[in-house]
Amino acid sequence: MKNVIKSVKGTRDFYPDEMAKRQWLIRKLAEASQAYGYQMYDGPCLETIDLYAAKSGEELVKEQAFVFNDRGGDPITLRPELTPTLTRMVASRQNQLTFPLRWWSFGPFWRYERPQKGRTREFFQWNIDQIGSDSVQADAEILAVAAAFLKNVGLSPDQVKLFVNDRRLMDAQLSKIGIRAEQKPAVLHLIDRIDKLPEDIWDEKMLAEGLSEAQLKAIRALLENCDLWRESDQMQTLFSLLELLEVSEYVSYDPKIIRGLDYYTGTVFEAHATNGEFRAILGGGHYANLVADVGGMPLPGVGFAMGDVVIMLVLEAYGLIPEELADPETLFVTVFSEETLGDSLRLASQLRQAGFKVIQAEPEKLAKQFKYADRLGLSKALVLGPDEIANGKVVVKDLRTFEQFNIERESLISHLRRKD
RNA sequence: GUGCCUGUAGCUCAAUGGCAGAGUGCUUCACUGUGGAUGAAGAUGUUGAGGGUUCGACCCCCUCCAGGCACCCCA
Repeated sequence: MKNVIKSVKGTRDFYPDEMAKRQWLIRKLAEASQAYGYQMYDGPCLETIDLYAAKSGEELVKEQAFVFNDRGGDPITLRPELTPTLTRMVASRQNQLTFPLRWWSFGPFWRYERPQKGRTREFFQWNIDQIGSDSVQADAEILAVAAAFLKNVGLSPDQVKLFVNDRRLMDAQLSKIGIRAEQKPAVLHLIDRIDKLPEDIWDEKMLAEGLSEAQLKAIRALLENCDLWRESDQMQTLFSLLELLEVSEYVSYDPKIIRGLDYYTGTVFEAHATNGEFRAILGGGHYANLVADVGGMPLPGVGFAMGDVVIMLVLEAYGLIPEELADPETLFVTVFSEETLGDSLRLASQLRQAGFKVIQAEPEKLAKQFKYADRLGLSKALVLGPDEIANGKVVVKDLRTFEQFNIERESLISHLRRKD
């Protein structure tokens, strides 16, 4: 491979095989979204940098966004996430929209990061939000959509789980231990990272935040307590609703779930492979007043985002991505010779007018034609040789079973339709 | 952005300073009205890029690029 111009770092080419997988993924998450009545929307991929100045984690924009000047010299950002766009869209039509809003989206995003497994610079993301409801039921519903998706792609509760926590609960618990308000952000951030850091280093960092040994011990105990949710009315309600929604097998409580983004104010959750092998598959939570930050009236909401990279790695690992190289419904019309090309072209044309997808071969050895069709993963080929043309027939060959038979040309279309 | 590891045929990998190879895949043929198998023949590389050391570099050194692991952050 000489002198092929390289692609941009951290981007991926989607050859037809990969594109078919992406389309499959979109179909699956669309089904989950639509089953709960969510509507699809999208915003622009280019935004002003001001949109992100409002919120969305300082580092995300300052360090990780692609920013460049347009020809007029104004700074433009390739969107690193969708939530600010969503809140702008909601804020600017706040009086016309019917709440609660149930919206979902799928599109490309960019982050200027060091690529590694499960993380690229250009990726696709499923976003889904319910805006305008502050109820626990809304939180439960969003979790149910996530669970429906996981189930829909064939992941079992043994393989993948949604781990849930509540920021209010954690806040109250930290207060109980005597953690001061100004210490909380750093402490919560460390709780979020406890599984990543070695025990002694984690302890060290906690103590560096001004915690006493007793407080450290209390927090460690807190993080072991998988029944902590029982101390929160909201969590209790949430879990009983999840039971009624019949998705509770996909959901577990985990006091270590905090989430990095600071706009979450209530329920927070992440989906992980239970073997701990992959990055978070999806993450989200409840926010109290995002819309107000871009100049609208305060509106609560709950939602999550799922990147395409990690979920595909997980699905690949569990062998859950179907092998659909080509559309097997596409018919393959062979050509016997230069002399009969016209007959083949006419047949293909008739089939297309009847609504079939048809690939037309070129006149070369039949063996090559069949090999080509086989590699494309097609399931049905039609042969039109001199004998068939003379008798008004056509050979239908099943490329999977190697069976073939003659059929009257007039009854071909109805035969092909009947098979479906 | 920080640290470490890796980069050889389309793919998976050999060759540790001395002629760049194997498996698989690919092309052609056996099979001039038929693709899964078998057999035969054949093609394939600026060894990621550029520079340096050396009589000689896939191998050692430097820089860059790309990928991977950890951190950071997060989908």
